[in-house]
Amino acid sequence: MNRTAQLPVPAPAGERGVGRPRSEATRTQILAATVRLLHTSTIQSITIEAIAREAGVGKATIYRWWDSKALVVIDAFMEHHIVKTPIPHNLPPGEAIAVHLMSLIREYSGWSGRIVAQIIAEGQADPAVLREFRERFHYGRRALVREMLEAWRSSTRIHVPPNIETLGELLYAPVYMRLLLGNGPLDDHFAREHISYVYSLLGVEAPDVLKVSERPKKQKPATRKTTAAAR
Amino acid sequence: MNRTAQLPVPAPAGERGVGRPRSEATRTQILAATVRLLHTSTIQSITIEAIAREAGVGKATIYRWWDSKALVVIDAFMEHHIVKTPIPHNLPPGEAIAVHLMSLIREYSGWSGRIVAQIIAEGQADPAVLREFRERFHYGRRALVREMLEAWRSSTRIHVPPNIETLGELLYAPVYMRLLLGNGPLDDHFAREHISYVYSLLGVEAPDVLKVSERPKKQKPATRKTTAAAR
Amino acid sequence: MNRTAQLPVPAPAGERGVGRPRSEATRTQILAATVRLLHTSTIQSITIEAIAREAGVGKATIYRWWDSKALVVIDAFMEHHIVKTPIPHNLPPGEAIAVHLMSLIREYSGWSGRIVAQIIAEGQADPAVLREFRERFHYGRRALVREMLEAWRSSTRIHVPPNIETLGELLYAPVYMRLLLGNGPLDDHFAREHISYVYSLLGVEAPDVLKVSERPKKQKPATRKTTAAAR
Amino acid sequence: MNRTAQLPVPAPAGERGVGRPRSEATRTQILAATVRLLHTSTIQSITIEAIAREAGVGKATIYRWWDSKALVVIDAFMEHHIVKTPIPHNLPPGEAIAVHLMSLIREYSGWSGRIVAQIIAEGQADPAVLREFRERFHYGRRALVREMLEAWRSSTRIHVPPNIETLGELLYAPVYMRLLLGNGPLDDHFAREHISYVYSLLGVEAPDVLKVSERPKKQKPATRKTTAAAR
DNA sequence: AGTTAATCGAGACGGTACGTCTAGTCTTATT
DNA sequence: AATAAGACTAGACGTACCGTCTCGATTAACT
Repeated sequence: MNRTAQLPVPAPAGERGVGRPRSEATRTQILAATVRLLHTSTIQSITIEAIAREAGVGKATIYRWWDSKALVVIDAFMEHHIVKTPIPHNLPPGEAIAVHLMSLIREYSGWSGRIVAQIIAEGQADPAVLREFRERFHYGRRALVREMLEAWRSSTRIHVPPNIETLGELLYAPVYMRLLLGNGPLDDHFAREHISYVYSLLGVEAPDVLKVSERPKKQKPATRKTTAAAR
Repeated sequence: MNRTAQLPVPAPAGERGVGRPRSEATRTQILAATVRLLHTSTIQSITIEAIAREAGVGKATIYRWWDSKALVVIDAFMEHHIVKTPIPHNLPPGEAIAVHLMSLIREYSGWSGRIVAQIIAEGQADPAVLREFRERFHYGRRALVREMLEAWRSSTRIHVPPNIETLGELLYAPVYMRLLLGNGPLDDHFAREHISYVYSLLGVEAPDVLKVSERPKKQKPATRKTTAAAR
Repeated sequence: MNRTAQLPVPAPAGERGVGRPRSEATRTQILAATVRLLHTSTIQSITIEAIAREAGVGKATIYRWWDSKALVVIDAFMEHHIVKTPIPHNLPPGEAIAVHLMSLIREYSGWSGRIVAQIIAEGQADPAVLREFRERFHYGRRALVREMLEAWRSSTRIHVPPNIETLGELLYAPVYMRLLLGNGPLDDHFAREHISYVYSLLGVEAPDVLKVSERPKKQKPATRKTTAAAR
Repeated sequence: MNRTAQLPVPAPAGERGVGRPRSEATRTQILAATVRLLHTSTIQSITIEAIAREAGVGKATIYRWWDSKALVVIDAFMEHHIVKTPIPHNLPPGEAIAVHLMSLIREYSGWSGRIVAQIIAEGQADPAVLREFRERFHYGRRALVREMLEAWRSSTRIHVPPNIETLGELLYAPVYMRLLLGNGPLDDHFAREHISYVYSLLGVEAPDVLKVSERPKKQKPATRKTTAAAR
């Protein structure tokens, strides 16, 4: 039943090449329409009908290729979203992780964050969605982070748990908590405070990223701590 | 417009005693029916109609007193849910926090966890819900935890961040991450590994809770001298 | 059960004078509000709620005194409607009847006609309403017309049916038909044509009313015959 | 907007053959269900929901094809009602008209009369309904009657008005008046009295229909050589 | 070139729930 | 007792989507 056709190849491994092949154009239109709708609506309020209408496509065509609205959204989001949270390879591990965390927080503070949060939300009522999200968004990143952490352990004298994942969660969980619970803003100030605290607990120097230009952007970081709320 | 009437008193809301007063019985029936439905359905799949049907109540009565399904659920959940995550007051702060964390994790690993997760999910598309959730579930607990952390700082030599909340997030965020992302189980093993790692980073001994019987399962509530915490 | 309180006397013949007497002011407000609403809505689209709201009165008060919306309307219409279709007594019977018919047609061509038509419409689903309508609107008029017809028969040589009512129907039915079916307009042209034809069949001269100033009003009577439709 | 699809052909309405064609079965079920309900309820008390339920059909399907409940009823009534008021063609005009009037009165004295009256009632608040009624029920009949009257004028020495419609109204209006106002029964006695009076006014002999067996009750259709008239 | 088989758009269809509205009834305090 | 205010159950309103189902028209690959 699971047929989340994310592959860019039009008609991938259909039983045989019999019959009219799947239309790549149609697939693209659907995903593009979805992304367009995501800019003005929540996933919850988007409907398959609306996507079909916006894409100029029959409803059945969507139902044929995706099991649920959320899975369409995942595909659409992945396809049209250039990943802006790379893990730099030319930096020492401690620096690289800090850079990644910073960019992730910046990413999640905007539109992408809202989408990710809503995908996770949809996942609470549909295990398939949550699984898909983990496989497409999370596990790759997690594996890379794990690698970096291992490298860090080897290169530096840091206090590491028996299961290195535990440290990974310590670094990333607060970000997801703010993303989903809205307890506090996902801003630069949070990023610096969080990262520098964990690094100091680990007994290492604060990474360079935290030292560069203290960007005040549009906010006075001193008083801005508890804006959380509204969203 | 926000009129999530959770008050135990029947009807003080009305300006004066004009007109027929709100029926307390009806309110109770609605919340009870909601809890009943929550045992077999997700919040998303529950409908206002179903609640009204189950409660033997007119739909309009629900719409009159609550702004959304999720707010009914919050009320219902709070009312019919004996809080099982107390923060013990007769223990040293470090121990008390660990006990609380353990019981929270155990709590969230079951039915209550599913409900909380779904409430947060509903909140992703409705700021009012998320706000209500924070105010009713979270802030009380957070304040208590903050107090305990302050007490801990005073009594023990631990490495504490400038903003003590940062430490709070470090302790609690991984729990919410597993609750919502499903990256790993919310079990005893996780609880021990997470807590003992953070405590070791802080430079304090592992708390006693982690040392007791490795397989309590049914959990003997050994530390009973507590006060109802949250809410 | 029938308690269509149309009497102008405040507290009519209540069993005894026990308790608070019926409020005449309230009764008046209700009827006034109803008439006001009748100017912008059909009876069907008016609701008891709307009347209560408009009158600043409790719904129950209306239900206490009237059995149905239509009966309120009948009361309201009778009360606020000065009858403009008198049967002149100083004319010979043939003239008097013609005058009455003319004024009735003119009356029914406007707002009053719409109300009467709608009351009859309500009566199709509620015999009580139709009965009330006949008793309050119709029978009085019919009796008078009968008298006039009898007088006419005595004074003039006209061909009269065994049951004089049969002639009455012949004179009045086409008016009600146009009122209710909308087959043709209820205008002066119709009035003249209809009356003069029946009078000629009866073998009497056309009445004087038909001879006075041929008022063209705003219409060319020659081509206007079949405008009926729209309403 | 007017799309009272009464056509026996399933779906010519659609611009072209795009999309799934309209289901004739569904249309039939809806009309049949409506007729069934009409036997136990007034049009006013019937709801679209009830029709949908009775027909085993989605509400939207009804809304898609009809603009109002009354229009469904008109379609249903026309479709399931074999017209029993033919205008015989093998009789002299005066006789034919009398026969038609008699059968119309008999028809209107029962169930069909109640339905027609209620349709007209619905029409008082909705011009579209009244228009539809006239077009589907009335105009066809009226045209035939007009023809008969013209034929009558040519063949016999009767006193006819300048506009022959005026005579038509004289003959038919009393029937509709009794149907709608309930001033007197719609029975054989009325029929005879009314018709014979008008005929005598016209200076012609009473038609044969009035002379036959005074108590037929079940009515032997002696004059069968007819053609389906109305509609 | 014709056949075959799946895809596509359009949109009808039976359902279900939405959030609103009104019907009548009832409860309270006030007159 | 009658009133206004307004809560209450019940259920219809007309709309929107759901997911499924015909249709006729495409579109390749396989005869």
